[in-house]
Amino acid sequence: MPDSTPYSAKTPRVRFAPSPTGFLHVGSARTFIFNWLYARHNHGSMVLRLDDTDLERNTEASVQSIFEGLRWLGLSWDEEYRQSERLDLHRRQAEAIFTKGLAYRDFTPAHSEADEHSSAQGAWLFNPGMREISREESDRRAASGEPFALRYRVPRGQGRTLRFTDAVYGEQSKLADEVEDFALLRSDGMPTYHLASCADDADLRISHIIRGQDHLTNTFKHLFIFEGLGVQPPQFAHLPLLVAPDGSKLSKRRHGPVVSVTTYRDAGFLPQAFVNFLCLLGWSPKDDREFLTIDELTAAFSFEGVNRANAVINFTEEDPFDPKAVWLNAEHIRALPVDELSRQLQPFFAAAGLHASPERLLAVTPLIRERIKLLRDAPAAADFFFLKELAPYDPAELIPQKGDAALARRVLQHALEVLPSVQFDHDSLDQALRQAAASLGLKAGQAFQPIRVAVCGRKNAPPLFETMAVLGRDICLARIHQAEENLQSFVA
RNA sequence: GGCGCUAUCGUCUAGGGGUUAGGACGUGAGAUUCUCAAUCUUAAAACCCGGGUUCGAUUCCCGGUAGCGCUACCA
Repeated sequence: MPDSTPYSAKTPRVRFAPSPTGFLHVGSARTFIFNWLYARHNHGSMVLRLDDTDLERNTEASVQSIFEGLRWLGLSWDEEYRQSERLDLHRRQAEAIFTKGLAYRDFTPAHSEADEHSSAQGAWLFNPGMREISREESDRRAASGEPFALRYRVPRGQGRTLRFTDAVYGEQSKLADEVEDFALLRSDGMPTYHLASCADDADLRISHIIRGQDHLTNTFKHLFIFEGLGVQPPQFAHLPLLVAPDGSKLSKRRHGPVVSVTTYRDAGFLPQAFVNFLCLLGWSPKDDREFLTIDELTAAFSFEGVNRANAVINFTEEDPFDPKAVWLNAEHIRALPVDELSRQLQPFFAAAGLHASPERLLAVTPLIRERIKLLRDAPAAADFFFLKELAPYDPAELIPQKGDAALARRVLQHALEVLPSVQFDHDSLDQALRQAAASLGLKAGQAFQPIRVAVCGRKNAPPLFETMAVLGRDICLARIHQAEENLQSFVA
């Protein structure tokens, strides 16, 4: 085999090969990420290949959606291909396998869904009579226009065992006699997934195939194809599957948008947090780290860390996001420099219909960054910084726990007296308002609630002094004044 | 049905012939604080079942069970 192992074992070439039949889903994203991490960790290269040989189900919208998802992840690839543009290669390779006598034409009409040959007794291995058709008869029938599928002629009755070593699952073996004569070409001349995938992997000199565990047993067929092609098969690494809480495979149809990458993006996940989360599903750095940056993940990644059991991604009808993903996102939000976070937040305010100037948002960001878990939480947490008029609130909120309306009014009135002459920075406000509380004979907590609600329109808000400093004197005075009036009419 | 893969707290996982079976999320309690968060402390929470090997198995082996995958002219 002179041209086997055409690649250098030193620099891996990996590929991510999605088929564009829907949006990019989280399982695919994780496969992509693991490929990327392996390539980058080993200074290899990464190929993106669209496996679009299923004309019936492929859509351009889906292609765009996959790119959209991948771009958001921010992990780049080095080369890009579409299988639909490589059909000549696939047919040539099928032809080559056929010429070597390793495949045969099967003139049996394609099965309909209703046909159940496998569910009966024993597995289907081939269509009787078709393997043995002579080359002459086969050529004659093909020439006459009779449609056929091209099948691999799996060697039978030789007691042959197929073997490969999976980087994750270890030694794998299977009797050749148990592998069915799988199709290489469909009767419409299109290559099947198995053929197209292997022909391209060989042609693109892929060194490591890293993909979902659902392909583990298909690998034996692929071994035959590589053999038929006369090349050394690549290394294989199968990844455990991501499954729904009930253990079923994640499906676009059954689980809907919760399995789409763009759903995470739109909810305000940081891509690095999303990547971090996905990596922890089925892989572990084995040193108790949970929060890892992309660089740390790259440095730590290896197949030894990959688990073999399927991983449940925890979501419910009410809460589409795994709590750990949300927690990690909050961690990554807090790890982001304030100006960067502020920039990331900007579009979410725009989407919420709030006009947040970059300067103002920059000042507000440190006040909310420990209070949000998703970027989309920000507008609700900080709306009062950007609203001219506070949304109406219940004046009863102004009244502290152990107090009454009269007390709340006294606090507000006192604040109105004091604030005009106070500098609006944290320390000055701190001093002035604590003094005010003391002079009224109140505890800080009691005195601050009316002011907080007056200024923010709600009980739960960022720390009072910073908040007031950012809002500025005019707005604070106006809102406190307004609150005082509200309370007046509330009491009356 | 056949073949293959898998099995540690609710979830993600570490570990491994003798351990108080570790960490994280989530949950409960407490501390701190001007509220909410954040932070800190703390509690509850797991080795699928049966046999074997062994002085000793959760760990190794076999069987069972369960889950998943493949069994298509889908990928």
